[in-house]
Amino acid sequence: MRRDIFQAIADPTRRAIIALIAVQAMTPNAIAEHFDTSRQGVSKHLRILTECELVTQQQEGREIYYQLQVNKMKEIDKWLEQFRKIWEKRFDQLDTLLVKLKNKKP
Amino acid sequence: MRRDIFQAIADPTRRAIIALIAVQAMTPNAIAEHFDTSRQGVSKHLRILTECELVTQQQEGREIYYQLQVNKMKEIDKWLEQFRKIWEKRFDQLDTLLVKLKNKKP
DNA sequence: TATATTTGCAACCGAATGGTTGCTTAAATC
DNA sequence: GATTTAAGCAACCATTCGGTTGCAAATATA
Repeated sequence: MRRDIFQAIADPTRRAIIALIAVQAMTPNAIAEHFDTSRQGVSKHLRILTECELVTQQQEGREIYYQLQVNKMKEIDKWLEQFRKIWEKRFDQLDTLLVKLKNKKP
Repeated sequence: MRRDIFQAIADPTRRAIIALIAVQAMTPNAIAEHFDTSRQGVSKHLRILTECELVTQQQEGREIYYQLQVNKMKEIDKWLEQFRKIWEKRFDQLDTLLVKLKNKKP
């Protein structure tokens, strides 16, 4: 049972859940209302998100509010960093080329 | 057969392949040498990466070089954008709080 | 031309995934 | 105290996934 953040965001429903509770913490029932799947289906997704610490629970009476740990998302950002350097370099090279072409004009 | 970039980066081997060919285009054989899996295993991953346009092929004789389309990675960056706003806001709020606490000192 | 090399494709297999239904537990309400 | 509501847990099921082996096609080399 692999359980990392990249596997967590692989599923489109899970991404939608993440976006939903990013705004404000919600209960499983409230979340399920936004989707076609059953409450249990949503609960399964929430368990996966909880296991990789993307989401935390907060009990309030018999309701459990699920909250996004937005800081965890930075892990993706961190992984992207290596490629960001590359795509910016590529862009710079293109930019340099364009400048060169411009300067050649009489 | 879902095939989007988020599913593509879900697998750790695929992430490693992406990082590998980000530096320079490589053939399946050359890539496979870096991993425990067979060449066919790597080829399967490359097919998935190609299907979601993260990678393009370039034939050179009987060899096929696989190249990362680093621009495609921006899609992840774009998705992250919405959360980046949130985590920066949260940080600002924390920052404001800290400043307030500091100013309360006599 | 015969042989070796590089690759893709198809079939197969065990494990994981996403979803369902049914049940239990615990809190709120009557 | 009985009933309703919110939620977790377990079992099940079809599909997908990651990996393998075997084979065919195409290019390079002897």
